[in-house]
Amino acid sequence: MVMGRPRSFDRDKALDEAMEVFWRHGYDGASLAMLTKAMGIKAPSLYAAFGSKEGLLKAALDRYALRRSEHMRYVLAGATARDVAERFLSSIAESHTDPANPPGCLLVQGGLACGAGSENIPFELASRRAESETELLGRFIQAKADGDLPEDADPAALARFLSTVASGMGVIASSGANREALREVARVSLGAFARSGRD
Amino acid sequence: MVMGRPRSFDRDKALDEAMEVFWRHGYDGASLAMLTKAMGIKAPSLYAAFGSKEGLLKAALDRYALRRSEHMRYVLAGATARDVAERFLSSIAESHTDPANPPGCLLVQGGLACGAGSENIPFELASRRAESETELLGRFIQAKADGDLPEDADPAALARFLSTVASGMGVIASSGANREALREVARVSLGAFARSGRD
DNA sequence: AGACTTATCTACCACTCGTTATAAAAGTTG
DNA sequence: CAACTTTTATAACGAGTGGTAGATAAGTCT
Repeated sequence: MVMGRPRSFDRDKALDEAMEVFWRHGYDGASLAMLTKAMGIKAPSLYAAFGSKEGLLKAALDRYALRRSEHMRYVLAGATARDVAERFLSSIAESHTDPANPPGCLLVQGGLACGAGSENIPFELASRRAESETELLGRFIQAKADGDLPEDADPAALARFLSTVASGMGVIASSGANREALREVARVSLGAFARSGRD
Repeated sequence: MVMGRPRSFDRDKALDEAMEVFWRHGYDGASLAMLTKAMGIKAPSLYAAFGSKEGLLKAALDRYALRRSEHMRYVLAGATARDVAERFLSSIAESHTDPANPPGCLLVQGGLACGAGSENIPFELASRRAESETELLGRFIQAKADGDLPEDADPAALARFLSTVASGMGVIASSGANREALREVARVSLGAFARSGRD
């Protein structure tokens, strides 16, 4: 057991609150005042636990990745490539409009562009977005080996397409598109997917 | 002719520089210091000409819309709905990776989420994004009347799909996707588009 | 109990933010 | 030229930024 005064706040609970602030306001837009208020702690506690504002974001992103990994496990378990794509887009339509969270995707809302001193934040977010695309790619390569995708299909292009649509859904969700609208986008996107290897 | 001391800078030239700063750093990330330096003017001149930082952004957005309107005129002149979609996505693949500009789309990079005091910026950008979707919608309704789209096609869903893919392309372009990658996304998306009315 | 270790609080740091008052400069008009 | 109008540059405003000393509180260890 560790010595010293025990921390008086729940680290994960505090991270959830921080996550929501970053999600709603972006990295630059999320001030320390907002963050500490939402987390219910004072600045020195925050810095002791997470090192810096950027460290806090990364911790929140780790936690976000934890949530997403459950979704992705379900998605990748789809029987066919088409099934995987459908699960992927559907789960995004739901999660990006889940009233329990701010609309859209933290990895998009967090900050595509940042100010001086936060230049690496967009890179950080981009590399996290790339993770699920890589998972899809692996699954589609497998699907092709299974004969589940046609010979001339391009797994990388398909994975990138789905990842791009997912980011786009994040954008429109954050500007107010509702769940049904996202489902419609998913449906149209799947049409594109089915034809993928045939022209 | 107007009286008084004439302004010593070119308004449009200055707006182009401001546009680039907003594009690269987002609204919150673009500081007055960055903006005035890039524009080659001092703060009071900026405020005299544009009223506020937000006013400057809107003027830059107007100028951005001017550029885009030329593209959209070409896009909407496509002979068929499919042709329009192809022109739309192709022109975006090119413009979002034009080395003369920051990568991606100003309307996406500008700020999906903002801090306290800039809450209306995301709305402003969203409403500008909605404009081209509305133009596509009008064109697809026409296409349906022309018998160019099947009876059961949903023009609104198609327009939203294209608009969503465009936003997604903005996201991936801003994180380093190159022109060829965007073209591939456009190609796969068109496959989905062609099937749109058939399931 | 007392030594030790870590967390928390108050208060503050230097700095940057967007914005503006003031006055000098540069033109046009009579 | 002098009166007038507008833009320019200097310099500063109050508020807020991310981050941190220093002291105190709250635990565990011997």
